[in-house]
Amino acid sequence: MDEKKLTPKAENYSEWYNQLVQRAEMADYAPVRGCMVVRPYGWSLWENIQAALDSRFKATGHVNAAFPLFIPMSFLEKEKEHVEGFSPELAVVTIGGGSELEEPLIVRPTSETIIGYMYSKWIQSYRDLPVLINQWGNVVRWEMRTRLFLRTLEFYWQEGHTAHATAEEAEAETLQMLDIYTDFARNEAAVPVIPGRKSESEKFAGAVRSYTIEAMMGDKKALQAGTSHNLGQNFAKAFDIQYLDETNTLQHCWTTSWGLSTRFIGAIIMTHGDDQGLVLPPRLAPIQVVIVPIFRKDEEKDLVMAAVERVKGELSAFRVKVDDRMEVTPGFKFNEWELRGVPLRLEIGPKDVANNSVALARRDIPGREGKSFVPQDGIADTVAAMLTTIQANMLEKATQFRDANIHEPQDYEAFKQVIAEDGWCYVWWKANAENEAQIKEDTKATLRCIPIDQPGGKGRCIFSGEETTEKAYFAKAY
RNA sequence: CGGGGUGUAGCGCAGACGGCCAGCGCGCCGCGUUUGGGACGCGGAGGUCGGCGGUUCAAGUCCGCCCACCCCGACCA
Repeated sequence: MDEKKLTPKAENYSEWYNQLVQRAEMADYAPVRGCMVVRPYGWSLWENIQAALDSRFKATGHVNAAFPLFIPMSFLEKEKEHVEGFSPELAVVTIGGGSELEEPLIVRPTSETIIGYMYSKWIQSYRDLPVLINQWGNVVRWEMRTRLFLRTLEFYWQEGHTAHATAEEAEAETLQMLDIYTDFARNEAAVPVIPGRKSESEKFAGAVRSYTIEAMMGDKKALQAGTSHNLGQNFAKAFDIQYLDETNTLQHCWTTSWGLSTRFIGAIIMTHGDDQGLVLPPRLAPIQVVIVPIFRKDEEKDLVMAAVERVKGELSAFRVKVDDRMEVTPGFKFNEWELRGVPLRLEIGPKDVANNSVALARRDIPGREGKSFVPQDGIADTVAAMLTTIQANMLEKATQFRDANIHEPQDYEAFKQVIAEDGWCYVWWKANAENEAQIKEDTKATLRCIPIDQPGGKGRCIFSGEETTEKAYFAKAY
């Protein structure tokens, strides 16, 4: 880690990722296998993600609450598919306060069960519906293989849990939340995700239907960046979540759940990062603008710092950091803030003081091309416009990269070739779990999603040749 | 859980056949000179060599067992 340069992406992508996460001080390995410490810089990014999502949740009528970390083992067992899906990865507490527990507690891997239990107590009438609750918290899943942010034993997320009177309402809620995730990913994180439906074999354990937003990382692997599930009446029946309708008939509720986790930080890193380091989207970046003062002598310092303070004052609408450390050179600071992905850097030196200018360097365009000199007058407007431009450019670049790597092979041989070269395949697909498994065995690619946006018309399934009306994306995934 | 790899200073590493005060680079601390793309000089601090046991006059070094972590596969947000 003492080498100045990161391992280039092209040389070893996962090495690049691991070094970057640690050197940018996003996260570090904890003393427990598979666990991470989210460092202040990484957590600050997460807080901005939280704020962007939370405001969208609130705007659509959701409220926050907190449910317990521990769940009675028996709760999980009430929903057959759910317990089968999660049993292998549970952390179980058998001793508390020094003595064996009568019933083991699991550390929540997700909270459908305990929230379902509570909903059955709270919901009695159609007048109580819908219930629209979200929780910000942490969960534990005992994974075999872990990566910082992408898959850790413990991770942070939000999980929304709603209960509705009708199937239609539940489906509408599920899709609404998928839309919110899609909007967040594109417009806040500049991550061009593809919203779609999961196949039967890829869906959440206990769901009727699962939806996902799929993103393409810099190595072209797919990442499930958020999910929204229509749980039908599965959990309502398992936990007796019932209400009396207008005609005094007892009905089971229809429930949903949806989540987005700190994995999304990994998505941001791997969507935008380059060989210099992180590239953070302006709307989420913990620091949007870093100001680096440059001077030699004391009299220069006074003049420069006065200009720096004045400019900083103008930029009060932004998240600004003045790097006034004396012990490192400006060149070192440039590299360091580029590693940390700050979208915009301002340099102010004696020449700028003389010219009433500042040097602007945008992170999304490395090197001299991304550098320009602008007047100090009107700097707030200049910065605002530049941040907007950077945000838009990042989405544009990521979208171009994604689209350039999505292919439409016409037969299975061509399909295999695309996957072998790590591309994504967008193909006609006739749902069939066995064929899907065969493709996975042949190519290691999985069905990422059946996109919401469908071209219409009919075609022949890439694998079976049967006529079908839907297209799907296949790719290797994280 | 299968395969591979690594544990020596905060980080990255070197330590042929066992041998005396365990080294190097980066980082860190002090002083001085520097500062528009990863500065330099001088002087410092910092080590149960992953753990336990064994062989030996003598063990980072040889042997055994254990532990941890990383990478690659099967499962997952």
